[in-house]
Parts: sequence; structure tokens; C-alpha cells
Amino acid sequence: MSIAERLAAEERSTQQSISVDLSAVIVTVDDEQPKVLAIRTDKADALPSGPLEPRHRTLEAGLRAWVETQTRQTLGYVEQLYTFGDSGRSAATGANTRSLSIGYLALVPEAQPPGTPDAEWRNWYRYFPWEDWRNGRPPILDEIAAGLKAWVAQAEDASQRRLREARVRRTFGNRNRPWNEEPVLDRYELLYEAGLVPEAHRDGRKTSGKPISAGEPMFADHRRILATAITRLRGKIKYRPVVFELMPEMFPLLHLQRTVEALAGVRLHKPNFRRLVEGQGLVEDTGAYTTETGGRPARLVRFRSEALLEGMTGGIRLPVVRS
Amino acid sequence: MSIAERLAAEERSTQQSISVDLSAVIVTVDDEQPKVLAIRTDKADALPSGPLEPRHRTLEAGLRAWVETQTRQTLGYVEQLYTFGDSGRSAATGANTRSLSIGYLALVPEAQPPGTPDAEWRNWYRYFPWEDWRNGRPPILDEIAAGLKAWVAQAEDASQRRLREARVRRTFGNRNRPWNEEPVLDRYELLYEAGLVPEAHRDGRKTSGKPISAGEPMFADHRRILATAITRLRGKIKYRPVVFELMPEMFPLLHLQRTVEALAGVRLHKPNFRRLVEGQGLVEDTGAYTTETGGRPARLVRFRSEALLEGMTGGIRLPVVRS
DNA sequence: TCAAAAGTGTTATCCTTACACCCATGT
DNA sequence: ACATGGGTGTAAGGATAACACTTTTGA
Repeated sequence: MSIAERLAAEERSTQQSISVDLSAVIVTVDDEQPKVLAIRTDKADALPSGPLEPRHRTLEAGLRAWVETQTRQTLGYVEQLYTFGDSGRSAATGANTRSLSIGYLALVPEAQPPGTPDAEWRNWYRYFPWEDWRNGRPPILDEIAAGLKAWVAQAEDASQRRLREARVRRTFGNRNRPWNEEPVLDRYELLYEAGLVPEAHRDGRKTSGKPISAGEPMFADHRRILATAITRLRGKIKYRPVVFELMPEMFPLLHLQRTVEALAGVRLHKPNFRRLVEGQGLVEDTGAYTTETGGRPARLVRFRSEALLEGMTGGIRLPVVRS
Repeated sequence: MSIAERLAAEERSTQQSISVDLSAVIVTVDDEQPKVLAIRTDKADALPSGPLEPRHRTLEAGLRAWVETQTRQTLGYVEQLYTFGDSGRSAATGANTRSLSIGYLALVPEAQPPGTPDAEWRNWYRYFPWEDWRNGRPPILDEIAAGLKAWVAQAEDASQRRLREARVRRTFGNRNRPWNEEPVLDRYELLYEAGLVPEAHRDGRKTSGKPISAGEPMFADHRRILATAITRLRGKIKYRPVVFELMPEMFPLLHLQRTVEALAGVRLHKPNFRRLVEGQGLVEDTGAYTTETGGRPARLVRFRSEALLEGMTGGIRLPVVRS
């Protein structure tokens, strides 16, 4: 097929009426908690999102415009996450309309009060309570483990059972494999498939497992988008200096550590964390000190912007404290 | 704004006539060369792509259907790359139509003869000759370095010059920083901004640098999409066992090494490569041998599919030979 | 016999991890 | 005095990178 024919085919296909939605996962860390901006509705929380309009020159510009008028947040770092487009996704818009949703991750250094009454900063562990290991193993994992065990037992044959077992082990770990904070999306999708999450039932999925109260559900597939965002962010802090998008100008190193811990949902080893960060040349001394942290006054450091130029020299390793 | 209002706004926005294009970067490795399926046109090569149609249940299903009818390739591994949507992107479709393009990366284990006369497997280094360091530093880098030097010199002030210098160093390396194979997209974007690539002029970018023959251009922004795909693939082989999607059932370890080298564009250290791959438990012995490689007969191994279950145990480290 | 590829052994070095310990401030 | 957080030293263990070397085939 030639390019001309292809273009003609594209032209025909526009009869279909496609609407494109830009959804934003807007993240900040406040009071040692990772928070996302959510829109409260009578049913469930939703991510802020709006339609792509003709006046938007680029997708990202459209997103920024939309978010800034709706929530009064000025976005700093913005990154495209994924484009979601199953036709079953949104029955609300009718049969002849396909609805695509382009998800974005945005980081803001400080939580501004939301600009609209129905918008609110929410701790993201409200939706994913099993992801926060900072104070040890979350108790809800007992319930989840029981639900997953039942799901494994429901397998149709031995080979499917082994697959299911391996999948549970891989995502949720077990005695010999320790917790891995990264595969947030894999864990959510597993819970969805196992029917342990209310969304699975709402979407008409046939499951025998009854939904346990595994975190608060969200509107449409927004919890999946949020899981995608957390996964991406937990991965990215390790190889790009993105955490600093969430920090003020000057900060003590423990503040940086607590921010990383909030995102990763694990505790880090303080002495090694400091050495890694300083050794990588990611921060520089400001000469200033603060006594606000309690204890011995803390040196205030700032992000070394030359680090961005030197570039590829990655992000922050996670010296996870096992114990 | 409530969800109801938001839905209404979406409904209105569908008046805009949005067309969605699914583009595929279909990769195989054949004869130790990384190849992509390209559609020849009179102007430049294009990536196979087609419109999203109502009958496609999911985006990925739409892509598979399209590619399979158009090129007779059956896709194995498929992964979404990025959604491109600048309104300046495609002037061809007229003013009132916005054209989105969702890029996909697909891997096929063996090059089937293309199903249409205008489709052809192309060595991807045809489009990115500076990315192939397997036989030492590509000579074209002399030309590129000269062009970039001129671009740095054209900076408006000292601070912009330092930024440009750092960017060149970061992406293309220099004496103390060795070559880093990963940032393919960053390099392409730098060449684009520096006006060293024909696309920049075609898109009406004002540059004083004259385009050097830095690789063959492609239709629209397809070379950018290809660069995105290569970047993703070079990154991914290091932490997921995706290379095996390109391998036959059984193969000698050197074949695997040559495949990884073809993708990464660098030479690897044979003894260490073997130890890393075997040590990770990524392959298992088949008991069979082949003499087709020349020299001492080689053990044939296969991918250990249990490795997928064990999961997170990453991909293949690259013991790059520095010499 | 030589070229070509397969494969093994071993060491120096670096990085991470873990543990122990001292410092400076407020109450 | 002691609690709290800031901050430094260092040694064990593991992983990587580099080098040297042996084995088995075909021409």
C-alpha cells in the first residue's frame, strides 16, 4: 500500500470519532508522604484529566494548559507514561466513540492548595496500602496472600498452577526472595486478574474470589494509570536525578532520603545513602545549616545542576536496609 | 469540573476529527545485522503504519492486524513506545485534522520475506551509521564532530556554549568519557537541533549548519521513532531477557553474543559474556552440538523459560570490550 | 600445521554492605 | 545526662574486568 493510499485510509478512519483524553498523575512529597492530586467524585477518586483540544500545539502543552486551569498547579517535570485505548475502556461515551487516554506523570516540588474544591492531595498508599514497607510488612498482605493462595488453588491444571505460583512469588516475593519495590503495576494487574480488587468486578470480570478491601478503588482505569506512574517513578529515581524535581532549593540530606523512601516505600541505610549521593556528585554544599531537624544542625545542600550536564551519571542507588 | 462536565467536554472535542496512526518498528537480527522492516517510497523510507480502526478491540490488536495483513509478518513480542502528537507533525492531512501516532516496537525471530513489493528489511545502521561501533569508531563521526563543533561555536553567549559543549560530551562522549551506546534518541535529537540531519531543514528549521550526510533520512518523523525504538531496546536487553525473542529455539552462545552486539553496536568480551549469561541461569544445555560455526563444535543452548517465571532476574549485562 | 572458534582458570580491583563509632545540638 | 539526628571510618564479601591459557574441529 502506498503512502497516498495510507493517508486516504487514515482520512476514512477519522469518521470514527475518536476522543483523546490527557490524564495526569501529579505527584509531590509532603510531610514524608507521596501524594497525588485526585478529583473527588461521588463514586470514586479520579485523576485530573481533560480532552485534547485543537488549540494545543503539542500533547504536553495540552496537558499543562488543562491542569493549570483546572487545578492551579504549575507543573515542573512532565513525562509521558502510556497510551491506553481498549475499546471496552469507557462505556460512558457510547458505542461509536473510541476513547484514548494518554497518561502523564508530573512532579511538583511543593503541594499548592488545589484550585478547585473537589481536588485534593491524597497519599498514594491509600490506593496501594501493600506498597508501603517503610514501617515493616504491611498487615494487609496477610489478606492479600490468602486471596492469592485461593486464586492459585483455583487453577485449572497443574501447569497453570505453577505459572500462577511463580507469578505471585515474582511480584510479591516470599521468604527467600525479598520485597522488590519496583513492579507496582505487575502487582496491581495480578490483583485485578485474581479478582481481589473491586475494579475487576465492576468491569464485569468473572471471578470467584471475593474482593478484599485491597486499597481504595478509583474511577475507570485510573488506579492502573497510577500504578504505571509509581512503577515508572520508582524505576527512574535509580537512573535519573528526578527526585530533585520534588525538593526545595536547599535541603538537608535526610530530607532527600525521606523523599526517596516515601516514593520507593522502603527504608534506606543512612550512612550509605549519604555516601552514594555525595559520591555521585549529585549535590553540593551551600554553606548554610538548619537546626529545624532536631539534633545536631544539618548541612543544607543543593542539587548540583552541572550533574545534569554531566548527564548519564544516573540517579540514586537504593541502599535498602534489609533487616 | 465534575466528571459529567468532563465527559461533555470530551464529547465536544470529538468534533475535531482526530486520526490515530499505529506505527511499528519491526526488528529482527539477520546475518549479524539489526534490521527493520521499511516501506520504500519515492521520497524516503517509511515505517509500516496504519490507522486505528473501530473493529480493533485494543491498540495492540489493531497494530498486529494491520502489520500482519500489510507485511505478512507475524509479530511476537510487541511493546508500546510513545505517542507522538505535535500538530505540526503532519501537514499532509490538512488543517482541521489532528494526527496522533502511537509507536510500537515489535521483535520477530526470523526475517520472513516481506509480503509486499515495497516493503524491505533494512539494516538500521543505514539510518544511524554513527551508532555502529562494532568495527571501531565509525568514520562518519569525524564529520559529525566537525558539525557539532561549529554548532557549539554558533552559541549566542558563553553560558549557552557551555550547555552545548556539555550536551555533546554527554551524548557523543570524548577522550575521557567512553562511548555509551544507550542514548540513541538524545544523539539524534542533538543532530536534529544542530541542523546536521536533512529532516531539520525539511521541517523548516532555521539553521546555519549545512546538513551533512549523517545517515539516510526517513518519511516524516519516522527516524525519530526508530531512534526511540533503538534506545528502548538497547536499554531493555540489560534488564529483561528480550533478546531471546530474536533467537531461534536452539543456538550457540556466540550467536547470542553476536545478536546482542548487533543491537548494542559494541563488541563484547566473549569469556565474560558467556559466564554472565550462564551464571544468570538464562540458558540451559540442550545436549546438541553444531559444527556450522567453524572451529570447535559449539554446544547448542536454549532459553530457560523458567527464567521468565523467576522473573526479575534481569537481562544481559554488557561486558563491553574497551580495548 | 594453522586458523578459527569453543571454552576454562585466575587474579586485581572496585563497589556495595554492614557494623561501629564519634559529633553537635536541644531539653 | 540523654535523646535525636548528623556525620565518618573501615573491613568483609561479592561482582566485574582483564589476561592467559587449553581444547576441538576443518582446511
